[in-house]
Amino acid sequence: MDSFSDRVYKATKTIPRGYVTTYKLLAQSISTKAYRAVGQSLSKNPHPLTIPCHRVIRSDRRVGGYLSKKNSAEKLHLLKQEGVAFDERGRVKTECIIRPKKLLE
DNA sequence: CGGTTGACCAAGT
DNA sequence: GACTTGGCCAACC
Repeated sequence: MDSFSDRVYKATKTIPRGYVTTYKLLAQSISTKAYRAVGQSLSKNPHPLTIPCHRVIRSDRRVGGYLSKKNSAEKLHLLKQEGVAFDERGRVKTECIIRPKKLLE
């Protein structure tokens, strides 16, 4: 299936451990401007353990949410486990943010 | 088909 | 620095 959501998951899976990406970059990599729709698809999260949704953050370098807007603490913990660095404000360091590879079809 | 919502974004105040 | 506004696009009702 090559629906919008499927592209989101595919791109998300390409993120290497220890790095993160943003909703915007993720949206760009799948050639869409719907950053919000990206987050929406992840919120549905059809494959909770197959897709590293915790590696997707906001463009402000804030972690954003994870499984609803309140559970950001767990997301932060997971990212720390993967080796992602934060500063005191809970912002991801810019150097850890990468751009996912474009999925060409 | 129209209106609301959302793990957002950029610009303005 | 914070909060507000308008905009974006897909999913849902």
